[in-house]
Amino acid sequence: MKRNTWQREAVREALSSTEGFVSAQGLHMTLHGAGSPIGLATVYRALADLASEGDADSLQSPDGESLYRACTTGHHHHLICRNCGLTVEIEADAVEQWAKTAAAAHGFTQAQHVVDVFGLCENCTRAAAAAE
Amino acid sequence: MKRNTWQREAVREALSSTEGFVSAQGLHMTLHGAGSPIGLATVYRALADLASEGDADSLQSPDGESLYRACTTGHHHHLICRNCGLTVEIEADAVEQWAKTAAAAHGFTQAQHVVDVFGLCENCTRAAAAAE
DNA sequence: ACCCTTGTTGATAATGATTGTCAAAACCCT
DNA sequence: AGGGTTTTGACAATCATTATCAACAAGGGT
Ligand SMILES: [Zn+2]
Ligand SMILES: [Zn+2]
Ligand SMILES: [Zn+2]
Ligand SMILES: [Zn+2]
Repeated sequence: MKRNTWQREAVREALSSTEGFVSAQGLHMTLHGAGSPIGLATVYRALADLASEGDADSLQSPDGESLYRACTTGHHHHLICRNCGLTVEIEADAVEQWAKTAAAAHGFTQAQHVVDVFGLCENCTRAAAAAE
Repeated sequence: MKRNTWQREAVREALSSTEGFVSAQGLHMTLHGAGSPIGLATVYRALADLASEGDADSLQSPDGESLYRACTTGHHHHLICRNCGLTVEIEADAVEQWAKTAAAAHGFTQAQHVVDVFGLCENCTRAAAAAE
């Protein structure tokens, strides 16, 4: 049976009140900064649980860290600013269908997909142009 | 100036003669098995170079390892068996268009995308079912 | 062919994220 | 409240990757 602890709630709330993706380490630091004595291993476990229950979205940063984000609802993908971390959720029914059929067409089962777009958001694009 | 060493060639060839994606560690083991005394750090460096020169394709496995593959030509995506590493290249014009328009619609520039499908290939699916 | 400058190698240590351990603490049902 | 069971958290262990740095070798000039 799955029990309710203040730790899990703390992680869930810290995650929801975070804009964009965070690493487990990052969330742990945030929580500590707010005075919580929660342990690092617990943050890892809570995030893994949230992700496997579909309450959190996870992806791997380009340098191999696992990043998490509170999942609003349903399955979706992300448009991420590689400079400031701003994240926009994007729907992609077409992509879902494509992934499913592409996997099936080659006999693959238990298909999961990684679909994310990285770029520079409007602000960062302007900033980059100005710094030119 | 960039020099030519047998090590770099060895990595390039080992990579080309590999079906699917390999990790640096995996390639190093392969080379050792073939009698090469090449060092692990060198394999990492060579793969990173190949990737940055566009001669190799790199992606991150779901558990955070960096995987490499000899890059054939052109832009494409992959259907990867998470058990045996078998890789199938898949084209996806629809996805390319979607990625482009989704980024533009939110003011993002310099968009790149990560689109990969992981699953169990036909053989591994059968094997998994048999082991049940 | 020889030398010299400089990029490259590789054994090993260091890093850093993530996971395993396990006794103590917390939960929850009765 | 009591007790079986789950969860926690400090700490050790793992594991991929990167940094070190002295020894080495490629290749341009002589
Ligand atoms: Zn931005
Ligand atoms: Zn999807
Ligand atoms: Zn397979
Ligand atoms: Zn593409």
